[in-house]
Amino acid sequence: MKVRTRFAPSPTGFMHVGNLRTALYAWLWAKKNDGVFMLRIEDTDQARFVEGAEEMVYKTLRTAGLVWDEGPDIGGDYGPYVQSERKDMYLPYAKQLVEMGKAYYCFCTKEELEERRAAVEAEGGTFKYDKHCLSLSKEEVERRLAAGEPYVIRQNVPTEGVADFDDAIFGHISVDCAELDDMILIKADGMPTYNFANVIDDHTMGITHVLRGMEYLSSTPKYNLLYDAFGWEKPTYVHLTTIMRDATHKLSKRDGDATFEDLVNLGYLPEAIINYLALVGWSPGDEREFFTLDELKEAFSLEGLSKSPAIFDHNKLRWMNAEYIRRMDGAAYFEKAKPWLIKAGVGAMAEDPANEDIFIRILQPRTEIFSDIANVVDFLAELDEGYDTELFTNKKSKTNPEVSKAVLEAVIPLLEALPEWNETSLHDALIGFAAEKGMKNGTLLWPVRIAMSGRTVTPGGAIEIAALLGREETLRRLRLGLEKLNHEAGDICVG
RNA sequence: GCCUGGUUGGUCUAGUGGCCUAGGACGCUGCCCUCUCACGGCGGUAACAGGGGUUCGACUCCCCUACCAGGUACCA
Repeated sequence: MKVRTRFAPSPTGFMHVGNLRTALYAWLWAKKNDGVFMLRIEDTDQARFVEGAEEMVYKTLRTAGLVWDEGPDIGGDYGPYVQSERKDMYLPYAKQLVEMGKAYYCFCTKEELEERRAAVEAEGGTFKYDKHCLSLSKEEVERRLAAGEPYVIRQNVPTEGVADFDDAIFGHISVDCAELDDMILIKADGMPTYNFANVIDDHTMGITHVLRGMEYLSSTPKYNLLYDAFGWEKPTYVHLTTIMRDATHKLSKRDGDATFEDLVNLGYLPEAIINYLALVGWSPGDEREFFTLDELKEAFSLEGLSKSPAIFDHNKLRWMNAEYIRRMDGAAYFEKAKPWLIKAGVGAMAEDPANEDIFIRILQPRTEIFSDIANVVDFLAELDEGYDTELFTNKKSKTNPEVSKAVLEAVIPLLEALPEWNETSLHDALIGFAAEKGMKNGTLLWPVRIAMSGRTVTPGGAIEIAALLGREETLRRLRLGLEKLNHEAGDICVG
């Protein structure tokens, strides 16, 4: 039988990474088996409908590369793919269950139930619907229905015996029917509950493997009572563990955890996010860690899925993203980096073709996520002239304000006289000068770099920075540095 | 509370009774490279939740305890 999986989000907000991972695994399993990956929107709770949420699902799945074969936007043989549009399909099935005695009409109001629930819980008990309406006579039910009284349809769970099923990850799960509540199948507004719609949809849409969150594990035995009642074949269940923020809280948008979109906006590469996510709760069984979607498709297996929840490690994601960036082709990296360079105020510099190679060399190994770029190159756009001359002192380079002053005094005319301004000429002049004077390269280059950047840590060295800044700006900054040093020396004399 | 699961270093994990004096990766860290910071190279650090069994032998099987999560909605 052809494998068919589905991703069935409810359009209630953003796509957090846990959801995305569920979609990824469902996609992988379908694709690995040359099957069909289907998208279904579960909007049975109209009170929670969020405008635009459906679009967000599409957008996320697309940028993640998880293309669906059937869905609301593209259709398919099992449509419609939006639950609210399938509304009329559910009631007949529910009625069928009523006829079989596996379900019944219930006229208890929400308010009544809440009252009873509160009363039981106040005494420390667990409320369970008492099958009150199950004892209603057929005639009374007919009469109240005819009178237009609001009703729900509840599942009639046996009071004895066990309900069970086999999960691909957790094995055999069984629970006493006595523990189970008569869940509502059809709500008073005529919509099915998630529980019921799922059973009907998964069956009528030919789903063979249900991959979904752990939160459904303990209620799945109850669903299977329904499958049994209809005589339907059950799908293979694969309950996925939750992705946690820390040991006790799961990842959630509400608590400020990053969504997929947030991560992309921060400069994470979708491929890196997907790669990382695949490894949160799944292991290929060997020691590989880098996978393209195609490679994941090959390697994916249900056996590699973990039984315990996993904490989302931003650190490792960051590392993996950096690793992806370093492996990029230089030109591709530059294309990606450009918008961030423009944002950082060095757009003009980045436009100069002569600078592309320099930017790639100094930035690519230093970029972990693209949003890092701004803070790394901002000094190129504008020098913070108030920097402390203490920066000129560096023990390892054997520099201090005095040495630096001498260096700048010598370097300024040297560079003024340079016939050409590029990395090669700068390198030859500067390194040549140091060699000629018998100085350590560091002793010469340290003060130059400090004067050009006003900071001790910079991407690249003095030569690359000078090349980027250009002759005029480089000399302006060097003169300013010298001035600061002179000023300080003066102060010391006077004082 | 009750029910259902889970528990290998700080984190993600490998491990399905002897291959484990527990492997890999992130992190942290030492050294090297070096005009700074990165990158890169070579090292280091750190774990089987606790207690009982079963067995010649338990990380692996069983039981109990602890802790964590999920469920216990006319939410999904």
